[in-house]
Amino acid sequence: MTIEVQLDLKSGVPFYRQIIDRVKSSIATGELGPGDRLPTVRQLAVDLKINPNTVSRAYTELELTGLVETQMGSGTYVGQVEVEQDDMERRRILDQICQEFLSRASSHGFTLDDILDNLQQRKSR
Amino acid sequence: MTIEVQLDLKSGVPFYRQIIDRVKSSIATGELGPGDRLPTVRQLAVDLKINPNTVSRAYTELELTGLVETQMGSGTYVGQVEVEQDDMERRRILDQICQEFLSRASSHGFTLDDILDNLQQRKSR
Amino acid sequence: MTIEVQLDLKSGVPFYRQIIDRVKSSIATGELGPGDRLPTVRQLAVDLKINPNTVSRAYTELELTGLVETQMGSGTYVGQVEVEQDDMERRRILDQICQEFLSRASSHGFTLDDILDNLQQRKSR
Amino acid sequence: MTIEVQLDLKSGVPFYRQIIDRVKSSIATGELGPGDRLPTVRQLAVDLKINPNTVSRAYTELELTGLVETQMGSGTYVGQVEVEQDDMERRRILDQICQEFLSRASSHGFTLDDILDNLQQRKSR
DNA sequence: GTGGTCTAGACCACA
DNA sequence: GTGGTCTAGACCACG
Repeated sequence: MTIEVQLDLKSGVPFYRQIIDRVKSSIATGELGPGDRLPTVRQLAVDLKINPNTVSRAYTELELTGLVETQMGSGTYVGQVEVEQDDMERRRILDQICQEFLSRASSHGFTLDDILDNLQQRKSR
Repeated sequence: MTIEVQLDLKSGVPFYRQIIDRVKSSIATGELGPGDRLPTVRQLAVDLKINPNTVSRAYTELELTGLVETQMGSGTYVGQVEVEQDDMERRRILDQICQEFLSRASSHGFTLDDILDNLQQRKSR
Repeated sequence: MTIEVQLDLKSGVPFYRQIIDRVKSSIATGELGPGDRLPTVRQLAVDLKINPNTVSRAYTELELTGLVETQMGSGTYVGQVEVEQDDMERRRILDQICQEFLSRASSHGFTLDDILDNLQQRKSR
Repeated sequence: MTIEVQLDLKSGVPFYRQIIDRVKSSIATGELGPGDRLPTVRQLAVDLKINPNTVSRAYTELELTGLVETQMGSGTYVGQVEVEQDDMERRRILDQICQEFLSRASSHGFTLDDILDNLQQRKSR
């Protein structure tokens, strides 16, 4: 299983950032799990029609944050997710980022239902 | 009636683009209508704690697309032309912010299910 | 106060890594403190006679790890150091990295005294 | 008599360079003398869990500098020429590993004083 | 084949 | 002026 990445050329979001976001959200949805291999740097560069360095930069940042692991000469793989912290703290953080997210979405005129629809679709992929 | 803009400092989306998106969305949802006045460049720059040039750039781009009109010495106003934000555009934006949201949540070890639970609870409140 | 960086061309250690190490160790010795400004990307590139991208890469990684903060259009600054964890855990970690360090040094024929001399010199700088 | 090589996976120093440095140091300190046999390429590769090509490369470079001699089908031996590792070279290596050590410690929030305390204690033991 | 490092140089965002 | 993004292309380390 691997992922398909699509760049939004009009969004103004840096390509490498879009790749990072795509990988991270794939991990969140379970689309990618520990041990899964990411597309090779060169292959993804070809697919997206961008420079390999840009893909490499995205992968490097993902590795620095511990989400993926790189094996030289072999490829890049999703790392073991280590989740810790006490439950209360986790709930608080989740509440906070959800709140900020809703705030941002509503400033664009989206409702909670719009959001739930969008997220649900990602689940069934 | 005027709008309140909030910048997401961490999203990686350029400030001027966030401002543009915010104004566009406001017009699309009717929050802003023809003739409504936008905040002055200076005022918005102060509020957002960013460089006036950045606001200016956003306004300039909005003017180029005909969405707003600047009257020298008076201010910037929403144009008379009713511009419907097409569905594709709205969907693109929703997709983008949902993806960035998932990405951020994933960095904290949350899954899509964690998020859906949290958001569902807000719905029933 | 700023720092002086010297590259070891023969070591085989990547330039960007050497810069990172230099900044980090400067923070450890107190040579650099919170709020201190790092050399600009371009200036350091000129000083070291390397490409600005290489310096930029080092600074980017330092920012990702939270050690420095970048203010667009202004420069790069040493961040606030946040140290937490309980004392026992910290002692354990320090012991471990000291042990590994001594092991590596001794494999090169260096004694504890050699090391202490070298480190003491850094203190008086 | 042969030597034991330990790789520092996180230092960023290329494996082949670490091997070279290790051998050089061993010769300089007398740990290895003229005629002593180095581990075979294959054996060392297995021990270090790295690619034989990497070991081979290190040995090749050592041979080019005349420090070791390879006898086809027999093995690799420390050369007859007594090569003193000059002081500058030793100092460079010590500086490098001390800097990397400080860098790593700094990432964990430790200061030079923390380290000196820890090392001093080991001295009095 | 894989990823990693570095360069030269362009253009953008921001102060 | 500052840093950020991207490209094109070279060369290295490793499997």
